[in-house]
Amino acid sequence: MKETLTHASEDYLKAIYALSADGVSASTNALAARLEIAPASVTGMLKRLASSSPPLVDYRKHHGATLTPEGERAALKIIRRHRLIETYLHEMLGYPWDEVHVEAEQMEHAISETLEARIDAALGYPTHDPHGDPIPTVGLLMPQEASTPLSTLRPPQSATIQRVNADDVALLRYLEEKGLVPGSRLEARAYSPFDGNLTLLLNDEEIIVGTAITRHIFIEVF
Amino acid sequence: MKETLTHASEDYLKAIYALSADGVSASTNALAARLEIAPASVTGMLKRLASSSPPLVDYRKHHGATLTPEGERAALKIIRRHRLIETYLHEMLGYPWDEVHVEAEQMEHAISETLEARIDAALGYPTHDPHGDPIPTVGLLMPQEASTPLSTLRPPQSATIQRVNADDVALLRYLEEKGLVPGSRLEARAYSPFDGNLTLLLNDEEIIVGTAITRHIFIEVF
DNA sequence: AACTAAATTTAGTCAACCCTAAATTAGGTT
DNA sequence: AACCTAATTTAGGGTTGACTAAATTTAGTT
Repeated sequence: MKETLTHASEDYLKAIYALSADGVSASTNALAARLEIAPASVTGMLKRLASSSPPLVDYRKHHGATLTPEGERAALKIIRRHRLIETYLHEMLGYPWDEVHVEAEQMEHAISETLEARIDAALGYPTHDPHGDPIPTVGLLMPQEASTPLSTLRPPQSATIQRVNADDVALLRYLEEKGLVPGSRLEARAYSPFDGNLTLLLNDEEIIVGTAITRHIFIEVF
Repeated sequence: MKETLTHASEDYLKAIYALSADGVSASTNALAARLEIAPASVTGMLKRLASSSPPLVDYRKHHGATLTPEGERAALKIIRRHRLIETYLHEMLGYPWDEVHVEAEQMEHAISETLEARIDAALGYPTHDPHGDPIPTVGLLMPQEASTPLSTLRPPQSATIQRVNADDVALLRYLEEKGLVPGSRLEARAYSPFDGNLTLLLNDEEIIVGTAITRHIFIEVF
Protein backbone atom coordinates (compact mmCIF):
# COMPACT_ATOMS: atom_id res chain seq x y z
CA MET A 1 0.00 0.00 0.00
CA LYS A 2 3.00 2.29 0.27
CA GLU A 3 4.40 1.95 -3.26
CA THR A 4 6.04 5.20 -4.15
CA LEU A 5 4.57 6.93 -7.16
CA THR A 6 6.74 8.14 -9.99
CA HIS A 7 7.03 11.86 -10.60
CA ALA A 8 5.08 11.52 -13.81
CA SER A 9 2.24 9.65 -12.08
CA GLU A 10 2.01 12.35 -9.45
CA ASP A 11 1.78 15.00 -12.12
CA TYR A 12 -0.97 13.10 -13.89
CA LEU A 13 -2.97 12.68 -10.72
CA LYS A 14 -2.71 16.38 -9.94
CA ALA A 15 -3.81 17.23 -13.46
CA ILE A 16 -6.75 14.84 -13.35
CA TYR A 17 -7.79 16.29 -10.02
CA ALA A 18 -7.67 19.79 -11.43
CA LEU A 19 -9.57 18.93 -14.58
CA SER A 20 -12.32 16.85 -13.08
CA ALA A 21 -14.87 18.90 -11.19
CA ASP A 22 -17.48 16.82 -9.38
CA GLY A 23 -17.57 13.53 -11.24
CA VAL A 24 -16.81 14.95 -14.66
CA SER A 25 -13.93 12.96 -16.10
CA ALA A 26 -10.70 14.48 -17.40
CA SER A 27 -10.36 13.87 -21.11
CA THR A 28 -7.23 12.53 -22.73
CA ASN A 29 -6.80 15.64 -24.80
CA ALA A 30 -7.33 18.04 -21.94
CA LEU A 31 -4.70 16.19 -19.94
CA ALA A 32 -2.32 16.24 -22.87
CA ALA A 33 -2.76 19.98 -23.25
CA ARG A 34 -2.29 20.68 -19.55
CA LEU A 35 0.75 18.44 -19.20
CA GLU A 36 2.15 19.53 -22.55
CA ILE A 37 2.65 16.04 -23.83
CA ALA A 38 1.19 14.10 -26.76
CA PRO A 39 -2.31 12.66 -26.34
CA ALA A 40 -1.02 9.20 -27.18
CA SER A 41 1.33 9.35 -24.22
CA VAL A 42 -1.60 10.18 -21.96
CA THR A 43 -3.48 7.09 -23.08
CA GLY A 44 -0.54 4.94 -22.14
CA MET A 45 -0.20 6.48 -18.72
CA LEU A 46 -3.92 6.35 -17.97
CA LYS A 47 -3.85 2.64 -18.66
CA ARG A 48 -0.95 2.22 -16.30
CA LEU A 49 -2.62 4.26 -13.57
CA ALA A 50 -5.83 2.27 -14.03
CA SER A 51 -4.14 -1.09 -13.84
CA SER A 52 -1.91 -0.38 -10.89
CA SER A 53 -2.85 -1.83 -7.54
CA PRO A 54 -4.67 -0.22 -6.07
CA PRO A 55 -6.01 1.45 -9.23
CA LEU A 56 -5.51 5.19 -9.04
CA VAL A 57 -7.91 6.15 -11.80
CA ASP A 58 -11.06 4.81 -13.37
CA TYR A 59 -10.44 4.82 -17.07
CA ARG A 60 -13.00 4.25 -19.80
CA LYS A 61 -11.80 4.18 -23.39
CA HIS A 62 -12.73 7.34 -25.21
CA HIS A 63 -14.19 8.78 -22.04
CA GLY A 64 -11.22 10.01 -20.09
CA ALA A 65 -10.39 9.26 -16.49
CA THR A 66 -11.56 10.06 -12.99
CA LEU A 67 -9.69 9.50 -9.76
CA THR A 68 -10.41 6.52 -7.55
CA PRO A 69 -10.49 7.26 -3.82
CA GLU A 70 -6.84 6.16 -3.63
CA GLY A 71 -5.98 8.34 -6.60
CA GLU A 72 -7.68 11.30 -5.03
CA ARG A 73 -5.82 10.82 -1.78
CA ALA A 74 -2.56 10.69 -3.69
CA ALA A 75 -3.49 13.82 -5.63
CA LEU A 76 -4.41 15.73 -2.48
CA LYS A 77 -1.18 14.67 -0.84
CA ILE A 78 0.81 16.21 -3.64
CA ILE A 79 -1.33 19.33 -3.82
CA ARG A 80 -0.89 19.79 -0.09
CA ARG A 81 2.82 19.40 -0.46
CA HIS A 82 2.92 21.79 -3.40
CA ARG A 83 1.03 24.50 -1.58
CA LEU A 84 3.00 24.12 1.62
CA ILE A 85 6.21 24.47 -0.35
CA GLU A 86 4.90 27.53 -2.17
CA THR A 87 3.96 29.09 1.14
CA TYR A 88 7.30 28.27 2.68
CA LEU A 89 9.28 29.69 -0.20
CA HIS A 90 7.24 32.87 -0.09
CA GLU A 91 7.13 33.42 3.64
CA MET A 92 10.44 32.06 4.83
CA LEU A 93 12.75 32.55 1.88
CA GLY A 94 11.35 35.73 0.39
CA TYR A 95 10.43 34.14 -2.92
CA PRO A 96 8.24 36.38 -5.07
CA TRP A 97 4.82 34.81 -5.51
CA ASP A 98 5.19 34.49 -9.25
CA GLU A 99 8.20 32.20 -8.87
CA VAL A 100 6.99 29.82 -6.19
CA HIS A 101 4.91 27.65 -8.48
CA VAL A 102 7.71 26.54 -10.77
CA GLU A 103 10.04 25.77 -7.90
CA ALA A 104 7.38 23.89 -5.95
CA GLU A 105 6.57 21.86 -9.02
CA GLN A 106 10.00 20.23 -8.77
CA MET A 107 10.32 20.05 -5.01
CA GLU A 108 6.94 18.48 -4.35
CA HIS A 109 8.26 15.20 -5.73
CA ALA A 110 11.39 15.26 -3.64
CA ILE A 111 10.45 15.88 -0.03
CA SER A 112 9.60 13.38 2.65
CA GLU A 113 6.55 13.24 4.85
CA THR A 114 8.79 14.35 7.69
CA LEU A 115 9.97 17.46 5.91
CA GLU A 116 6.43 18.25 4.88
CA ALA A 117 5.41 18.14 8.52
CA ARG A 118 8.33 20.33 9.60
CA ILE A 119 7.53 22.89 6.95
CA ASP A 120 3.91 22.87 8.02
CA ALA A 121 4.93 23.44 11.64
CA ALA A 122 7.49 26.13 10.78
CA LEU A 123 4.74 28.05 9.01
CA GLY A 124 2.30 27.64 11.88
CA TYR A 125 -0.03 25.30 10.01
CA PRO A 126 -1.14 27.67 7.28
CA THR A 127 -4.51 27.22 5.60
CA HIS A 128 -3.80 29.01 2.33
CA ASP A 129 -0.92 29.35 -0.09
CA PRO A 130 0.39 32.68 -1.45
CA HIS A 131 -2.20 32.64 -4.22
CA GLY A 132 -5.02 32.14 -1.73
CA ASP A 133 -5.63 28.51 -2.62
CA PRO A 134 -6.63 26.37 0.34
CA ILE A 135 -4.08 23.84 1.55
CA PRO A 136 -5.53 20.35 2.01
CA THR A 137 -5.45 19.24 5.64
CA VAL A 138 -3.10 16.59 7.07
CA GLY A 139 -6.10 14.28 6.81
CA LEU A 140 -6.21 15.10 3.11
CA LEU A 141 -9.45 17.00 3.06
CA MET A 142 -9.67 19.87 0.65
CA PRO A 143 -11.34 22.83 2.35
CA GLN A 144 -14.23 23.93 0.20
CA GLU A 145 -14.76 27.61 0.07
CA ALA A 146 -17.26 29.51 -1.96
CA SER A 147 -15.75 32.23 -4.02
CA THR A 148 -17.03 34.67 -6.55
CA PRO A 149 -15.06 35.95 -9.51
CA LEU A 150 -14.14 39.61 -9.27
CA SER A 151 -15.77 40.01 -12.68
CA THR A 152 -19.17 39.83 -10.97
CA LEU A 153 -18.52 42.69 -8.54
CA ARG A 154 -20.66 45.80 -9.17
CA PRO A 155 -20.68 49.29 -7.72
CA PRO A 156 -21.03 50.07 -4.92
CA GLN A 157 -20.00 46.66 -3.60
CA SER A 158 -16.83 46.11 -1.61
CA ALA A 159 -14.86 42.89 -1.28
CA THR A 160 -11.69 41.22 -0.11
CA ILE A 161 -9.50 39.30 -2.50
CA GLN A 162 -9.54 35.69 -1.53
CA ARG A 163 -7.69 33.89 -4.25
CA VAL A 164 -5.85 34.54 -7.48
CA ASN A 165 -5.96 31.78 -10.02
CA ALA A 166 -3.15 32.24 -12.52
CA ASP A 167 0.04 30.57 -13.62
CA ASP A 168 1.26 33.29 -15.91
CA VAL A 169 4.33 34.82 -14.34
CA ALA A 170 3.92 38.16 -16.08
CA LEU A 171 0.31 38.46 -14.97
CA LEU A 172 1.18 37.57 -11.38
CA ARG A 173 3.95 40.13 -11.35
CA TYR A 174 1.54 42.76 -12.65
CA LEU A 175 -1.10 41.87 -10.10
CA GLU A 176 1.33 42.09 -7.23
CA GLU A 177 2.56 45.47 -8.41
CA LYS A 178 -1.02 46.74 -8.44
CA GLY A 179 -1.74 45.22 -5.04
CA LEU A 180 -4.22 42.72 -6.40
CA VAL A 181 -3.18 40.01 -3.97
CA PRO A 182 -5.11 37.85 -1.48
CA GLY A 183 -6.21 39.91 1.51
CA SER A 184 -6.48 43.22 -0.28
CA ARG A 185 -9.70 45.16 0.11
CA LEU A 186 -11.31 46.83 -2.83
CA GLU A 187 -14.41 48.71 -3.76
CA ALA A 188 -16.16 48.76 -7.11
CA ARG A 189 -16.51 52.34 -8.35
CA ALA A 190 -17.73 51.80 -11.88
CA TYR A 191 -18.61 49.04 -14.24
CA SER A 192 -18.68 49.40 -17.96
CA PRO A 193 -20.92 46.97 -19.75
CA PHE A 194 -19.93 45.37 -23.08
CA ASP A 195 -16.20 45.38 -22.30
CA GLY A 196 -16.68 44.36 -18.68
CA ASN A 197 -14.09 46.82 -17.34
CA LEU A 198 -14.25 47.47 -13.64
CA THR A 199 -13.03 50.62 -11.94
CA LEU A 200 -11.75 49.68 -8.52
CA LEU A 201 -10.64 51.60 -5.48
CA LEU A 202 -7.63 49.81 -4.09
CA ASN A 203 -5.18 51.25 -1.57
CA ASP A 204 -6.65 54.70 -2.16
CA GLU A 205 -5.99 54.49 -5.85
CA GLU A 206 -8.34 53.91 -8.71
CA ILE A 207 -7.48 51.28 -11.23
CA ILE A 208 -9.36 49.94 -14.19
CA VAL A 209 -9.17 46.26 -14.94
CA GLY A 210 -10.62 44.20 -17.77
CA THR A 211 -12.08 40.74 -17.72
CA ALA A 212 -8.76 39.20 -18.73
CA ILE A 213 -7.74 40.12 -15.22
CA THR A 214 -10.96 39.98 -13.20
CA ARG A 215 -11.55 36.45 -14.42
CA HIS A 216 -8.57 35.24 -12.45
CA ILE A 217 -9.37 36.96 -9.17
CA PHE A 218 -11.83 35.56 -6.65
CA ILE A 219 -13.35 37.58 -3.86
CA GLU A 220 -15.48 37.59 -0.80
CA VAL A 221 -18.09 40.32 -0.99
CA PHE A 222 -19.09 42.13 2.16
CA MET B 1 26.31 23.46 -22.73
CA LYS B 2 23.49 23.69 -20.22
CA GLU B 3 21.91 20.28 -20.76
CA THR B 4 20.33 19.27 -17.51
CA LEU B 5 21.76 16.13 -16.02
CA THR B 6 19.54 13.28 -14.96
CA HIS B 7 19.28 12.42 -11.29
CA ALA B 8 21.14 9.19 -11.86
CA SER B 9 23.99 10.95 -13.67
CA GLU B 10 24.34 13.38 -10.80
CA ASP B 11 24.52 10.52 -8.34
CA TYR B 12 27.22 8.82 -10.39
CA LEU B 13 29.29 11.97 -10.62
CA LYS B 14 29.10 12.48 -6.88
CA ALA B 15 30.11 8.89 -6.28
CA ILE B 16 33.03 9.10 -8.69
CA TYR B 17 34.17 12.31 -7.02
CA ALA B 18 34.04 10.66 -3.62
CA LEU B 19 35.85 7.54 -4.73
CA SER B 20 38.61 9.10 -6.72
CA ALA B 21 41.24 10.75 -4.60
CA ASP B 22 43.85 12.65 -6.59
CA GLY B 23 43.87 11.02 -9.98
CA VAL B 24 43.02 7.53 -8.81
CA SER B 25 40.09 6.32 -10.82
CA ALA B 26 36.86 5.01 -9.37
CA SER B 27 36.40 1.35 -10.21
CA THR B 28 33.22 -0.12 -11.59
CA ASN B 29 32.77 -2.37 -8.61
CA ALA B 30 33.41 0.31 -6.06
CA LEU B 31 30.80 2.48 -7.75
CA ALA B 32 28.36 -0.40 -7.87
CA ALA B 33 28.83 -1.04 -4.17
CA ARG B 34 28.45 2.62 -3.23
CA LEU B 35 25.42 3.19 -5.39
CA GLU B 36 23.95 -0.19 -4.53
CA ILE B 37 23.40 -1.22 -8.10
CA ALA B 38 24.77 -4.07 -10.23
CA PRO B 39 28.27 -3.63 -11.66
CA ALA B 40 26.95 -4.21 -15.16
CA SER B 41 24.65 -1.21 -14.80
CA VAL B 42 27.61 0.93 -13.84
CA THR B 43 29.47 -0.03 -17.00
CA GLY B 44 26.52 1.12 -19.08
CA MET B 45 26.27 4.43 -17.31
CA LEU B 46 29.99 5.13 -17.43
CA LYS B 47 29.88 4.69 -21.18
CA ARG B 48 27.02 7.14 -21.42
CA LEU B 49 28.77 9.67 -19.21
CA ALA B 50 31.94 9.30 -21.24
CA SER B 51 30.24 9.75 -24.59
CA SER B 52 28.06 12.69 -23.65
CA SER B 53 29.06 16.10 -24.89
CA PRO B 54 30.96 17.43 -23.19
CA PRO B 55 32.23 14.15 -21.75
CA LEU B 56 31.77 14.09 -18.00
CA VAL B 57 34.11 11.21 -17.27
CA ASP B 58 37.19 9.66 -18.74
CA TYR B 59 36.50 6.00 -18.97
CA ARG B 60 38.98 3.23 -19.74
CA LYS B 61 37.70 -0.30 -20.04
CA HIS B 62 38.58 -2.36 -17.00
CA HIS B 63 40.16 0.67 -15.37
CA GLY B 64 37.27 2.61 -13.98
CA ALA B 65 36.52 6.28 -14.49
CA THR B 66 37.77 9.69 -13.48
CA LEU B 67 35.97 12.99 -13.80
CA THR B 68 36.71 15.38 -16.62
CA PRO B 69 36.89 19.06 -15.63
CA GLU B 70 33.23 19.40 -16.68
CA GLY B 71 32.33 16.31 -14.69
CA GLU B 72 34.09 17.63 -11.65
CA ARG B 73 32.32 20.95 -11.88
CA ALA B 74 29.01 19.13 -12.09
CA ALA B 75 29.93 16.96 -9.13
CA LEU B 76 30.95 19.94 -7.02
CA LYS B 77 27.74 21.72 -7.90
CA ILE B 78 25.70 18.84 -6.54
CA ILE B 79 27.88 18.40 -3.48
CA ARG B 80 27.53 22.10 -2.74
CA ARG B 81 23.80 21.82 -3.11
CA HIS B 82 23.69 18.73 -0.94
CA ARG B 83 25.66 20.29 1.87
CA LEU B 84 23.74 23.55 1.77
CA ILE B 85 20.50 21.64 2.02
CA GLU B 86 21.81 19.57 4.92
CA THR B 87 22.86 22.71 6.70
CA TYR B 88 19.53 24.38 6.05
CA LEU B 89 17.51 21.44 7.29
CA HIS B 90 19.61 21.28 10.43
CA GLU B 91 19.80 24.95 11.27
CA MET B 92 16.51 26.30 10.05
CA LEU B 93 14.14 23.38 10.36
CA GLY B 94 15.56 21.64 13.39
CA TYR B 95 16.37 18.44 11.54
CA PRO B 96 18.54 16.06 13.58
CA TRP B 97 21.92 15.66 11.91
CA ASP B 98 21.46 11.98 11.33
CA GLU B 99 18.42 12.59 9.11
CA VAL B 100 19.67 15.42 6.93
CA HIS B 101 21.66 13.27 4.56
CA VAL B 102 18.81 11.12 3.32
CA GLU B 103 16.53 14.09 2.81
CA ALA B 104 19.20 16.12 1.03
CA GLU B 105 19.91 13.20 -1.24
CA GLN B 106 16.47 13.65 -2.79
CA MET B 107 16.22 17.41 -2.68
CA GLU B 108 19.59 18.12 -4.24
CA HIS B 109 18.19 17.02 -7.59
CA ALA B 110 15.10 19.17 -7.33
CA ILE B 111 16.13 22.70 -6.44
CA SER B 112 16.97 25.55 -8.75
CA GLU B 113 20.07 27.67 -8.79
CA THR B 114 17.90 30.48 -7.43
CA LEU B 115 16.74 28.49 -4.44
CA GLU B 116 20.28 27.33 -3.79
CA ALA B 117 21.38 30.96 -3.63
CA ARG B 118 18.53 31.92 -1.31
CA ILE B 119 19.31 29.06 1.02
CA ASP B 120 22.95 30.06 1.02
CA ALA B 121 22.04 33.64 1.88
CA ALA B 122 19.50 32.64 4.53
CA LEU B 123 22.23 30.67 6.28
CA GLY B 124 24.73 33.51 6.04
CA TYR B 125 26.98 31.76 3.52
CA PRO B 126 28.06 28.84 5.67
CA THR B 127 31.38 27.11 5.04
CA HIS B 128 30.63 23.74 6.61
CA ASP B 129 27.69 21.36 6.81
CA PRO B 130 26.41 19.78 10.04
CA HIS B 131 28.93 16.95 9.74
CA GLY B 132 31.79 19.41 9.41
CA ASP B 133 32.33 18.79 5.72
CA PRO B 134 33.37 21.89 3.79
CA ILE B 135 30.81 23.36 1.39
CA PRO B 136 32.21 24.04 -2.10
CA THR B 137 32.20 27.75 -2.92
CA VAL B 138 29.86 29.41 -5.43
CA GLY B 139 32.82 29.28 -7.78
CA LEU B 140 32.86 25.51 -7.26
CA LEU B 141 36.12 25.24 -5.40
CA MET B 142 36.32 22.62 -2.71
CA PRO B 143 38.07 24.04 0.35
CA GLN B 144 40.92 21.73 1.24
CA GLU B 145 41.49 21.26 4.89
CA ALA B 146 43.96 19.01 6.60
CA SER B 147 42.44 16.80 9.20
CA THR B 148 43.66 14.04 11.41
CA PRO B 149 41.63 11.03 12.48
CA LEU B 150 40.77 10.99 16.15
CA SER B 151 42.29 7.52 16.26
CA THR B 152 45.74 9.14 16.19
CA LEU B 153 45.19 11.32 19.23
CA ARG B 154 47.33 10.37 22.24
CA PRO B 155 47.40 11.53 25.84
CA PRO B 156 47.86 14.25 26.85
CA GLN B 157 46.84 15.88 23.58
CA SER B 158 43.71 18.00 23.21
CA ALA B 159 41.75 18.66 20.07
CA THR B 160 38.59 20.06 18.54
CA ILE B 161 36.32 17.89 16.45
CA GLN B 162 36.35 19.16 12.92
CA ARG B 163 34.43 16.64 10.92
CA VAL B 164 32.48 13.43 11.32
CA ASN B 165 32.52 11.12 8.38
CA ALA B 166 29.65 8.68 8.69
CA ASP B 167 26.42 7.79 6.97
CA ASP B 168 25.15 5.31 9.50
CA VAL B 169 22.14 6.83 11.20
CA ALA B 170 22.55 4.82 14.39
CA LEU B 171 26.19 5.81 14.71
CA LEU B 172 25.42 9.48 14.14
CA ARG B 173 22.68 9.38 16.73
CA TYR B 174 25.06 7.80 19.20
CA LEU B 175 27.77 10.35 18.50
CA GLU B 176 25.42 13.25 19.00
CA GLU B 177 24.19 11.82 22.26
CA LYS B 178 27.78 11.61 23.49
CA GLY B 179 28.58 15.10 22.25
CA LEU B 180 30.99 13.89 19.62
CA VAL B 181 29.98 16.57 17.11
CA PRO B 182 31.96 19.17 15.15
CA GLY B 183 33.15 21.96 17.42
CA SER B 184 33.41 19.86 20.57
CA ARG B 185 36.67 19.99 22.50
CA LEU B 186 38.19 16.88 23.91
CA GLU B 187 41.27 15.70 25.68
CA ALA B 188 42.94 12.31 25.44
CA ARG B 189 43.26 10.76 28.89
CA ALA B 190 44.37 7.27 28.07
CA TYR B 191 45.16 5.10 25.13
CA SER B 192 45.12 1.37 25.20
CA PRO B 193 47.29 -0.26 22.60
CA PHE B 194 46.19 -3.42 20.76
CA ASP B 195 42.49 -2.56 20.88
CA GLY B 196 43.06 1.14 20.13
CA ASN B 197 40.54 2.33 22.69
CA LEU B 198 40.82 5.98 23.65
CA THR B 199 39.66 7.44 26.93
CA LEU B 200 38.49 10.96 26.28
CA LEU B 201 37.48 13.87 28.47
CA LEU B 202 34.51 15.49 26.83
CA ASN B 203 32.13 17.93 28.49
CA ASP B 204 33.62 17.03 31.88
CA GLU B 205 32.86 13.39 31.35
CA GLU B 206 35.12 10.52 30.54
CA ILE B 207 34.16 8.26 27.70
CA ILE B 208 35.96 5.36 26.12
CA VAL B 209 35.71 4.92 22.39
CA GLY B 210 37.05 2.23 20.08
CA THR B 211 38.48 2.54 16.62
CA ALA B 212 35.12 1.75 15.04
CA ILE B 213 34.22 5.21 16.26
CA THR B 214 37.48 7.15 16.26
CA ARG B 215 38.02 6.20 12.63
CA HIS B 216 35.08 8.35 11.62
CA ILE B 217 35.99 11.45 13.57
CA PHE B 218 38.49 14.02 12.35
CA ILE B 219 40.10 16.56 14.59
CA GLU B 220 42.32 19.56 14.83
CA VAL B 221 44.97 19.07 17.51
CA PHE B 222 46.08 22.02 19.56
C1' DA C 1 54.31 -19.36 -18.37
C1' DA C 2 49.99 -21.14 -16.86
C1' DC C 3 46.28 -20.95 -13.82
C1' DT C 4 42.73 -18.90 -11.21
C1' DA C 5 39.90 -15.64 -8.72
C1' DA C 6 38.18 -11.23 -8.90
C1' DA C 7 36.77 -7.53 -11.60
C1' DT C 8 34.62 -6.05 -15.54
C1' DT C 9 32.13 -6.09 -19.89
C1' DT C 10 28.75 -7.97 -23.24
C1' DA C 11 24.37 -9.48 -24.42
C1' DG C 12 19.82 -9.76 -23.84
C1' DT C 13 15.63 -8.01 -20.93
C1' DC C 14 12.54 -5.01 -18.75
C1' DA C 15 9.88 -0.95 -17.09
C1' DA C 16 8.76 3.86 -17.21
C1' DC C 17 7.74 7.66 -20.20
C1' DC C 18 7.99 10.02 -23.87
C1' DC C 19 7.36 10.55 -29.32
C1' DT C 20 5.00 10.45 -34.34
C1' DA C 21 1.97 8.57 -37.72
C1' DA C 22 -1.86 5.88 -38.82
C1' DA C 23 -6.19 3.85 -37.55
C1' DT C 24 -10.34 3.98 -35.08
C1' DT C 25 -14.30 5.68 -32.38
C1' DA C 26 -17.80 9.05 -30.75
C1' DG C 27 -21.07 12.20 -31.53
C1' DG C 28 -23.13 15.84 -33.95
C1' DT C 29 -24.89 17.22 -38.69
C1' DT C 30 -27.06 16.65 -42.92
C1' DA D 1 -28.76 6.45 -41.90
C1' DA D 2 -24.50 8.07 -43.75
C1' DC D 3 -20.89 11.32 -43.02
C1' DC D 4 -17.51 14.21 -41.15
C1' DT D 5 -14.54 16.01 -37.63
C1' DA D 6 -12.50 15.96 -33.36
C1' DA D 7 -10.99 13.02 -29.89
C1' DT D 8 -8.77 9.04 -28.89
C1' DT D 9 -6.25 4.72 -29.38
C1' DT D 10 -2.96 1.60 -31.68
C1' DA D 11 1.42 0.63 -33.52
C1' DG D 12 6.04 1.19 -33.70
C1' DG D 13 10.17 3.72 -31.84
C1' DG D 14 13.50 5.98 -28.77
C1' DT D 15 15.92 7.05 -24.26
C1' DT D 16 17.22 6.26 -19.57
C1' DG D 17 18.53 3.30 -16.25
C1' DA D 18 18.03 -0.77 -13.97
C1' DC D 19 18.59 -6.28 -14.05
C1' DT D 20 20.75 -11.29 -14.82
C1' DA D 21 23.72 -14.53 -16.95
C1' DA D 22 27.55 -15.49 -19.62
C1' DA D 23 31.93 -14.13 -21.47
C1' DT D 24 36.13 -11.84 -20.99
C1' DT D 25 40.01 -9.38 -19.03
C1' DT D 26 43.23 -8.30 -15.34
C1' DA D 27 46.32 -9.34 -12.02
C1' DG D 28 48.12 -12.16 -8.56
C1' DT D 29 49.91 -16.90 -7.48
C1' DT D 30 52.10 -20.95 -8.32
